[in-house]
Amino acid sequence: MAETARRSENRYGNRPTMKDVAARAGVGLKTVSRVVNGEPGVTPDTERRVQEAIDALGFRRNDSARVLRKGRTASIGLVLEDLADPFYGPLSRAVEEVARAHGALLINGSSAEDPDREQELVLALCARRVDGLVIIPAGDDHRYLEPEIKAGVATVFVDRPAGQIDADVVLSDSFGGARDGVAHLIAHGHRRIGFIGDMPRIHTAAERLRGYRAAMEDAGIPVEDDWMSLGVTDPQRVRKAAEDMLSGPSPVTAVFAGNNRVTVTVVRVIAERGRPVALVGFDDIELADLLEPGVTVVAQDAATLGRTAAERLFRQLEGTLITPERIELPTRLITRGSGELPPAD
Amino acid sequence: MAETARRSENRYGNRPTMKDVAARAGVGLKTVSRVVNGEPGVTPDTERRVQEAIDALGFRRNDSARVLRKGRTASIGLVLEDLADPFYGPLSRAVEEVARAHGALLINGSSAEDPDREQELVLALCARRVDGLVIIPAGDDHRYLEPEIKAGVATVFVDRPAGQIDADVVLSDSFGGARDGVAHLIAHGHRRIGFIGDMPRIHTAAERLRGYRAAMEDAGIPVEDDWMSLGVTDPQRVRKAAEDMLSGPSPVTAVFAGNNRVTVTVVRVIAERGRPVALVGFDDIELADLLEPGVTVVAQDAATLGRTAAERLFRQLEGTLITPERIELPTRLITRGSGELPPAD
DNA sequence: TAGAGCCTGGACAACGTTGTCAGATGCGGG
DNA sequence: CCCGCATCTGACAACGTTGTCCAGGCTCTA
Repeated sequence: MAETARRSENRYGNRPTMKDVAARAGVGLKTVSRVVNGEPGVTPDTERRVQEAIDALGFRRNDSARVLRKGRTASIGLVLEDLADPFYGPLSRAVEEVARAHGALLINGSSAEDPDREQELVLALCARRVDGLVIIPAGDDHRYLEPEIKAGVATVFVDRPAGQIDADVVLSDSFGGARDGVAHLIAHGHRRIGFIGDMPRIHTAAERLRGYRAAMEDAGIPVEDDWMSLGVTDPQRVRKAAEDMLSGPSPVTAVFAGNNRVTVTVVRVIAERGRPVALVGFDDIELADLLEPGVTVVAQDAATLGRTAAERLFRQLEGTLITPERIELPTRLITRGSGELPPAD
Repeated sequence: MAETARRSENRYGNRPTMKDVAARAGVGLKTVSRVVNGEPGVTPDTERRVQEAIDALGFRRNDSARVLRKGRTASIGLVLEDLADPFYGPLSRAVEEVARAHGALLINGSSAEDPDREQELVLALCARRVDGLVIIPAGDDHRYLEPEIKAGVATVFVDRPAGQIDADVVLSDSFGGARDGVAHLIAHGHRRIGFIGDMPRIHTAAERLRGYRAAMEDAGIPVEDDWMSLGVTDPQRVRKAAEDMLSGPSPVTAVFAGNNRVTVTVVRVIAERGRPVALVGFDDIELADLLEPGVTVVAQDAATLGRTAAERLFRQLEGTLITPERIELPTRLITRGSGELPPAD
């Protein structure tokens, strides 16, 4: 009776422990441990008795205690910007698949593009002693991670490089992709080309802007300030930026959109105006092929990005990797119509 | 020297513990614990000394040990079908936000619509002693969860009810939504209406089929077998099903698509054929408004679904909830053109 | 100035598991 | 018949933290 009372006061409801199983099976604690972990050295008869006790009590090993003893948690953390963004779904899923293949679980969190929140999340994950971290950084100073990395937390950055520290990073060729996309517009006769992108403090945004400038320079086209809109991200402001660009004193005849969200809004704005405007977007978007005209994009492969990063993470954990590396994945120009429209001058 | 060697052999690299901090600060172990947890009863001077030692050593509390002692992990598990599906991104994000507001982290895993994998995942999460579980079930027998729930793991099912056990569930009104969507087509003059949906063993699929049948029956329209395609999910087979329906001996003039993936494929098929076909889809899809015609959908709010479930989970954890409940969220018909097309007879 | 009461700090056990090591048992061979 | 060896089993410490409890020093009052 007293025993029952004690048990029901347990913090885990009243979960049986190995000790309980051992008592019921009439064996020692360690024997239960051996059965649970499939270790050798237990007679079939003993094993059966233990197994029966386990089933009867509904015992489930407490991995928290196990972690404390073994030091590895078999879990990795993924910090990204926003799980609701269609770009991160496939990436996250790819990381999860790799983790699963290595018997690890995935803890993930969204930074909401806030450096403080990123740090808070990362440190919370470190306190949980995740074995490794895949980070899509929001901030640009990751020195706070140095003690963690030194302590053995495997770390891979994705989509954007780490700031102020030397770490593995897997990213898309934003510069090359943007340059090719803009060059594609130039090849179709455009000279007045607009660029709408995110804040240049975000690495990918800066690289894509650089790609835009490079393509323009290669073609000997001087870029006018009105053609560029940087740091706008919410639909309303993107909309305004696009409208301004398309109706200013020297309106652009084509737009290069710096990411999927911008692309969607620009498509809307163009659709509302009668005149066709050429458009190339960075990142593929669903149903892009069904619009009229189809949306030409510079596609990056989110799943491959995630998979590559996760695989590298586990190679770090195996200890086969020493020096941080920068892996750049190529982008792919998918022509669907909007990028091949001639200037509507 | 020997000390250094011992430390560097630690499983966590060589992470300092509270003991190390205490030694360095020249105080007792418990005092460090007090400082780390902001507990009262430490003089400012002592606190400063401890804080310095913490910073100098780069100490970070080991939450695994903390969990073992306290019994609560401050983490919840989310098991869904596929994180890469655009429907689950916002749902997952919403759950994460609620978790964050309660100071908890989110571990999530994809079942890939495989009941065994779902169970494996759920039990792995239970072994980690997550405080609660949000589950989008793949299987239809969840008796394996009974001991866990009894042991105090809060559990909420989302999108589909639990099988064989009585548990909280938050879902969209699939039946009503589908019925309204089909009635909408009927109101626009259609009588030969096709239905393409997932396997009826999936609760939502069955409910939507039931809604379809109800609307047809309400209108006194007998349903022909050729008009229904059940259990197809991959694009190729959906495509074939749609084509058959549209070109059989008694071709349908309108299609009701049972979920977002089906809708996308059907939109493609319709776009490829010259003749317009009316379409209403379950689940909203991005850019649906920009297609020609816009795609009329029965929208459900994934974020609200996730938020509601997570809030209920935490109320369970607070102990204010006793009886499992079924919460049904309304759907919303969004007319954009495709559902208002007249029959093309 | 002694005693009561408060505040700070530390020793110790406990959480549930695994690694180490030694004891018990059984079996075969000398 | 006993010894040695192999096999199976269990006692115990340790992982890093937190809760309990007590000691010592201080202040305040009578």
